Amino acid sequence: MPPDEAERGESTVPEKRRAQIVETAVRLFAESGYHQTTIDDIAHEADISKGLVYKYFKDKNDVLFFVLCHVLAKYDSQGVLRRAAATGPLAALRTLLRNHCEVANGHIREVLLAYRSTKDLTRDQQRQVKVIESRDVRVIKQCLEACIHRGLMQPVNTDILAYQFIMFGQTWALKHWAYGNRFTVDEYLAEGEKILIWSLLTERGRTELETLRAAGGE
Amino acid sequence: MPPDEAERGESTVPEKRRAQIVETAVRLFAESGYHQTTIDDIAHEADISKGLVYKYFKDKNDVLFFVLCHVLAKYDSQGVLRRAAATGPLAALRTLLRNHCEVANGHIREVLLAYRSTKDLTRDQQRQVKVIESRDVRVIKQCLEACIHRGLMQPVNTDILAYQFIMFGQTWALKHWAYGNRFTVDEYLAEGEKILIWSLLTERGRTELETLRAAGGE
Amino acid sequence: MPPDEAERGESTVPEKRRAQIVETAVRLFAESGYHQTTIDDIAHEADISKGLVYKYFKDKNDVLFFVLCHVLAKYDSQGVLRRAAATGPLAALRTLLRNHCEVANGHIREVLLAYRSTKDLTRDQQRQVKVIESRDVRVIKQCLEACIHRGLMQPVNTDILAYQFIMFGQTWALKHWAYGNRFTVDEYLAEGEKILIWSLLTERGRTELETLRAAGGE
Amino acid sequence: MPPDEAERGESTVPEKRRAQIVETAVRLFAESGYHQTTIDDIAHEADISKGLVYKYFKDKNDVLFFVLCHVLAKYDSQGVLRRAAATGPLAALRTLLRNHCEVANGHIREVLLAYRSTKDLTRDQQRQVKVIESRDVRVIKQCLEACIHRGLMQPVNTDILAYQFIMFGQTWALKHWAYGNRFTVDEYLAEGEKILIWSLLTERGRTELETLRAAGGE
DNA sequence: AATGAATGAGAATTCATTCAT
DNA sequence: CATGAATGAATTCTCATTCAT
Repeated sequence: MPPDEAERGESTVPEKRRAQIVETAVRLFAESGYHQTTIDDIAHEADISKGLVYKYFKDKNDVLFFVLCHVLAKYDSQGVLRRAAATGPLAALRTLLRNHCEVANGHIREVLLAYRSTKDLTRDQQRQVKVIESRDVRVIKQCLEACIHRGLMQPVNTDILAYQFIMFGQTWALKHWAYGNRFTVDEYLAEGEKILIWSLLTERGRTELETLRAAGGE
Repeated sequence: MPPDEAERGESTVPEKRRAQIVETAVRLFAESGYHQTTIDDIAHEADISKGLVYKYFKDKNDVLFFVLCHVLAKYDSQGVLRRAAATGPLAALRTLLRNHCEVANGHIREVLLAYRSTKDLTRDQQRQVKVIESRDVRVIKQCLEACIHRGLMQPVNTDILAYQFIMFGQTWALKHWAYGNRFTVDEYLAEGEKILIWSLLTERGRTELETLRAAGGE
Repeated sequence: MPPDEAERGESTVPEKRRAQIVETAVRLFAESGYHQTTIDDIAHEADISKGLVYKYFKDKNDVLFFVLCHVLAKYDSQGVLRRAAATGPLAALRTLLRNHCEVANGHIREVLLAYRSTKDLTRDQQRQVKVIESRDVRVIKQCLEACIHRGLMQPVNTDILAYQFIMFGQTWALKHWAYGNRFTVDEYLAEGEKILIWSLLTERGRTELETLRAAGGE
Repeated sequence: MPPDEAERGESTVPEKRRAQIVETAVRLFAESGYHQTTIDDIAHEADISKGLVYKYFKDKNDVLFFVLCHVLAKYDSQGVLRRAAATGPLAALRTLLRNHCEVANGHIREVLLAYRSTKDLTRDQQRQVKVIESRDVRVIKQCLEACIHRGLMQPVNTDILAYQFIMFGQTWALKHWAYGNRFTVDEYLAEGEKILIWSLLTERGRTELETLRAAGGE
């Protein structure tokens, strides 16, 4: 049961505890890694006792699972998609790419954590995490298909390209040690738009993109 | 002392031992992860005693370091670059992309291992590993710059694009659980050429690419 | 303060709670053992809170003590002795043996529990439990002595034989895994009468036993 | 793989370690019980490290299993049976009863341990332990049947009586707190012979028993 | 009277590392 | 060179017990 954290405001006491523990764990796992962080560390940092962690989570692995769900929940693709109805698929695509870069930029260590630690989940938990990521990909894919269908983008394999969108954001986090000081996220994002959007657009698509940019105040 | 494995033929006995241990460790780490694999496991699988591992490696971490170096050494960018002198930068670029995809495809678990375990290295070892990857990026970057300089490719941030080349191959491994059954590496590679090369080429570049493809027997 | 449960009818609320907890604990301890059963288990099964258990019992050990007392109280030797005045010691002896077998048969797991867990009591509690068992033995011993005194039974060490009576019933429970499917309690009891009573009787005793059996409708 | 400890002389180093650990564990378990004894206690008493225990035993439960096997192996029924061929079943029966009483007397706490701790074994280990005890019962049963067949003993249910033989010895240990100071094992044994052997013999059986006693120097 | 959240001492178990042979 | 027995620090997880509400 992965938490649908968007829904609630941590109203109940148990939920507040869970959140407290997960947030502490996210930080510690991100800083030092899953194996290097002990339950003791988490309890100590969260100012609770070791035993209490086990009241809210089955075991250390369960904590990791919720931590990774928490991290993945940062991407609000569903919201983007909802708004895409109004703005059109090309604008949605830009927003999605920006979204992914911004989330990655704000959670560099968490992205790294996700890459490092998925294998430490149980088979079943891994499956659930993948389901969440797949939802994301599907949203991007739908936008791409809409763009192609409307003649804005040249035909491409949308499965593959959708993952490149995902990866472009995550690459910012994964290769941050190399990028970090050479340019900003905004420059990175602009380049991403060029490579993954602009250069694949048709003439009509490019015209529309110009309009969007003008409207966006760029 | 990172091993420059291209140089030697494992002639000395100690070198053969090292290789034997590293290769076993690569397999076990890739299968089960660094932390899940014990020195016992490695020794047992390599048909030697636990103590002997410590004759050739300072500690378990040291084994991991050599394992990751071994994995990274699979990419033979230097060779590609050498040959690029003859074929031109655009052909080299294609070869590099193919190379990365093929290596990733042949070493999916090893790529995953590298992502999972770099953080387990010491600060200094991490630096060394990054140096190796940086060499790779630089090669790609040089090719890109050559292409742009010769008017084959539109101007782009070569730092960023170079990493996209690297990541495109690694993405095949990282997202293999999703791609795996939907298309082959060759289809994936073709799409990569379209996104990362073709669509960024100038008219002149596209013409040259056609020529290359024709010569390549496609 | 071992409860003399024969006296009261659990009239007061506290007493009802105690009984409720003890009965639940008897079942759980018997099923899974003292150490394997947690206070949580007991509270949960008794539909009360963990904390309440500590209102009625000093600690987990105290629960065990009352549980074992409860189990031992199943043997109503006192009643048998009272009635023995009318029926004579030989009939009482038969009743006692039957009684022990029947109780054991109806409470196999509880008998096993008593054997497993007495050592987990405090020194003092152990003493009290032994006192209860000793009362039982004394009753049998008195019957045996009466029989011998009246010339119904050959002289034997009544201490030793009395314990054989006790053990004969408990053996049914202790070795039930072996006996279980081979014969019924009644067959077992009949054999016990032969070994522990009949074969030790004098001629006069045997004559009287025949009379009792005839009267008993056998 | 229950150890057939009669066979070997603890020649190999590992076997000596196992024996050392088992013997320490027998003592500690017998003194304080299985759950009260920690692996640390065992290691400390055996003058080895905690970790080493796990080199020789899978887990704490495994130690218990070998401990109980060790305890059960004390009864040398097989040997008795072998010698019974020469002495006849009645003499064997007496020896068996004596044997059981003596072993019980020499290992009071171990007998208690067996009763307390069998339930802590895995289902499968329990089965194996029962198999060992069953072998013992079968030996007694065969002697009883031989006695009856030769007209030395009255017909009885040999299954039930055989277990009474077993239990008679164990009762000495189980009820030692009550018997202990009142009479010696020898007195206890003499009474056992009277109840479980003499009183069930035929005239011929009693005559033979007298002969045996005379020969035995009593 | 009743609750159940919180505690923390304690136990089992693992495994990298050492070292005598 | 090679072994593998031995170590013990480190960690996870459990659960009896307390106590504020």
